[in-house]
Amino acid sequence: MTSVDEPARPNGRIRDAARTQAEILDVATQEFARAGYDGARVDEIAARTRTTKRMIYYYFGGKEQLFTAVLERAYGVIRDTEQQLDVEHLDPVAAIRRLAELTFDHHEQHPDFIRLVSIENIHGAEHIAASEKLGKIGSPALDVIRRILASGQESGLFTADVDAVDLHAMISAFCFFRVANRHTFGALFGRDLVDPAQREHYRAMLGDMVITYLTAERAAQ
Amino acid sequence: MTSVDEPARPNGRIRDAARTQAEILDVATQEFARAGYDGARVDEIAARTRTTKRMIYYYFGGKEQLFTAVLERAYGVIRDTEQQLDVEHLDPVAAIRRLAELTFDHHEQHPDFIRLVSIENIHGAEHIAASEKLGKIGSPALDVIRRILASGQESGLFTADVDAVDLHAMISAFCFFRVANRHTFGALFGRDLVDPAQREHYRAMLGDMVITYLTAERAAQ
DNA sequence: CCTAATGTACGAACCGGTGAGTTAGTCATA
DNA sequence: TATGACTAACTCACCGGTTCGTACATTAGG
Repeated sequence: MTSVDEPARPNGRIRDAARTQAEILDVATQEFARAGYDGARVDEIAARTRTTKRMIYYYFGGKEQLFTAVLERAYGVIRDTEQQLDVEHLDPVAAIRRLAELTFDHHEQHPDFIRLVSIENIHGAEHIAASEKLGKIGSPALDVIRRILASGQESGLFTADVDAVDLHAMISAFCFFRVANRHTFGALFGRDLVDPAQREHYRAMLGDMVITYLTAERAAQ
Repeated sequence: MTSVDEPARPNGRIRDAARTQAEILDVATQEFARAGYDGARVDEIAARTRTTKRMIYYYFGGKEQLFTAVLERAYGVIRDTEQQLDVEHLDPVAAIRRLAELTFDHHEQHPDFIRLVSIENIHGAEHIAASEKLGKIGSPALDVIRRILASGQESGLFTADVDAVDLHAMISAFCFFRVANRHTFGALFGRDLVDPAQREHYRAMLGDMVITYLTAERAAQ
């Protein structure tokens, strides 16, 4: 019979640098998201991988660099997802609503990423600042917003003076808050913002909010 | 000449339990907001007060309870501020806008509080759950919203199906995100959401967003 | 004189990090 | 294809500083 404690080796290799590093990053992502930067334990990350703490230092250098690597990969996933956005065949109103909905979905599907961003903000975004990759990662979603907005403004559908970065902030704020602050909000107001039964309600609310803001005639300034 | 290292004793008392506790809470608020729960150091808090670590344990019991006490006081300040809200003499549209602006101002003026809330969410709001005070603290602002909303809906100014808690979430999301995520947002998009020169712009944006959402005629559902 | 308030000193576990040695995989060469 | 040299990948054992928490002594003040 086959030994029970012999670990599975999916690709047949006992030594596999890429797989070991990926496994460390997976577990580290969970651990940092669970407990925050200082609350996370390097020993705990090591214990939950098939490798040892020594390897974490071998590949990443230290806890700080490991967290940076976790952030880099998490932001990379976001960018890759955003690059597959396909909304520009829609009319501007439908395109913006769809983009908001996809942003909404993405936040809901990646609570660990939201937590990492919260944690990084607690630390003043110092790891992003220290990362070469993250400095020039860009935002495909922002480019999409920029183009839709220009098109909608040109055709007179949208209010003229709305900025793409501001609109992105508005959409992100709603999506982010709903996930990031669900615990305190739930405890204080007795309402779970991530209750599946309320999902469609909040998704529609976001779309309505953005579209009414974009299409309203604003008082002359 | 007077000894330089003799600390000032403003009220003449050397032993003053209330002042000692308040001083511990002040410093602990800064330290927890600076570094997060696990990043905060009890020794550091003690060093920055005129008392010793022993007194922190004497009065609060431990680090966990100290953080809970910090949260309780911070939320208490919010509630007291909200209780002084005076917007209901305005017409519903102006009242909601004014309320949103005051929420905006309050978030901007209390970044430490925002950080504490972020930290508490990282930890699943477990300290709020453990606190008797915080369970029943209520929210005067929410009561105000509820009344203005009802009045505006009755007079047909506001869309009928908007809920007070949802509106409060919408306003808070914008205000919270702007302060809480300013570091990552700034690093990634090169825009400081808390730049004083942009303050009026974002304040107006929030008001416009809320009012256009509330007064739009929504498509029949 | 009694007790709440405070100071001192220290313990014990924890935790990030490392020194030193070992093995698996690869590749050049005969 | 057999072999031996070489390096990346990995294991094991350990260290030293840090950090929460506390036992015990002391003092201010009513």
